[in-house]
Amino acid sequence: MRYSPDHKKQTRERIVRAAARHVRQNGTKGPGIADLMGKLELTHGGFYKHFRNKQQLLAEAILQGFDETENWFGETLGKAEPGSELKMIIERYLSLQHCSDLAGGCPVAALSSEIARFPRAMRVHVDRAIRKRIKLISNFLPGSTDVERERNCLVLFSGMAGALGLARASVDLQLRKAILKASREFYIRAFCN
Amino acid sequence: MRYSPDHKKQTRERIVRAAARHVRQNGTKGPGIADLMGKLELTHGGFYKHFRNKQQLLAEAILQGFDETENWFGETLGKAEPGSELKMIIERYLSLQHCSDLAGGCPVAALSSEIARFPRAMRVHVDRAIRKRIKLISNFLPGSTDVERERNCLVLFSGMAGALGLARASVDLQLRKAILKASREFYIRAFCN
DNA sequence: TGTACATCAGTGAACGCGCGTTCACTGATGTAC
DNA sequence: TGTACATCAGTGAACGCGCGTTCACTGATGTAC
Repeated sequence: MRYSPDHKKQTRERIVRAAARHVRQNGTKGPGIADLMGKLELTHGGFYKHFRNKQQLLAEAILQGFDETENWFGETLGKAEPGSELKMIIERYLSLQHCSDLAGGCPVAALSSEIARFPRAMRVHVDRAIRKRIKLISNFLPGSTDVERERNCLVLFSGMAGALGLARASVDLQLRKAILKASREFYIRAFCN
Repeated sequence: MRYSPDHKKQTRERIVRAAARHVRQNGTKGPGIADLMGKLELTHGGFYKHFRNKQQLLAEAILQGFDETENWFGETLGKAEPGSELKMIIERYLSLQHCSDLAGGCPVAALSSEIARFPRAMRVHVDRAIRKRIKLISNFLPGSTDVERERNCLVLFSGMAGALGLARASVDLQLRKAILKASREFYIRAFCN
């Protein structure tokens, strides 16, 4: 059957968005294309009308994840009272809610150890996304030069991703909460004011 | 052919040690049992004389990884001049060498995002290993009570694992070094003296 | 306005490969006599 | 001391399943005439 002119584009975007969630939730190896297309009430065969292969989708899905998280940051920055932007971001990033929301959360926390094993071509895009994030946030960090602020930003984001990752690895809700709370308080003390 | 009395035990240990490296290097999904046994010049069929299934080996391999890292910490603590133990651990954990040595490094950094997707039964063991690490190291952290030192220890280790994870995800050697250096300096300043 | 044809997003059967798992077998050594 | 038998770590062919990928097909709509 034939569809409206931008129907294909819309379907493609639906696939990428769903894949961005699917990948963060399940990792890059688990049940894949058929599962994903099924969730969108499509069949696996049609996948190749949109993407060369799984690899290509993975790359786009991960960048989509970064975009979503960037928007998430942008929103938070916009809503925060001037002066408390960074505190808001730290609290949101290290919230129990973000911790529970693997599928909609930061791709660094959800996939870091897998990204390290990706082919170089994909990691180049990830590098770029990380630098973009640094540019977006580093102005809110303390430091007397750009370089110093960027360094602090690297420390903060890698540290928070690690905390989130460890919290998610833990089965014990008490330990999980302890990790999040301790990190929240620590990074706010270290980087806010 | 029949073997010396403890030959089987030795083979089993060789498999676990090799798997501990293999898993940190390649993740838990990639080329598996046949590959691993091949490296030990054994054939895949024999695997099931030692383990019920792959899952069981994975669990043991990850704990082996924790043990190795614990020893590594113990050694460092032993060799360090009194007062500089924590600094030594931070420098070693965030060294370029550790960053390059995925297979022999800390399993939290190498596998965190995969561990979160493991079955509960395995994560319980990981929790225990993490608590053990906290007990081992937290006395070297600042804080006026045990609870406070343990909190700081959680922050430090999750933060360092995140930094190592992000550094490994990056393709750009400059960025990688920047992440490691910034984090090293930051955590030493924050937690030493 | 009506008819024949082209288009192409999506379908679903089929294929191939890799990997975990099973199983009948091997054969060197230990044990019983 | 020699012979028959039992043991069991390790072998390698085979199986089954899941998943990525391919491909001939469908059928509603757009276009040409």
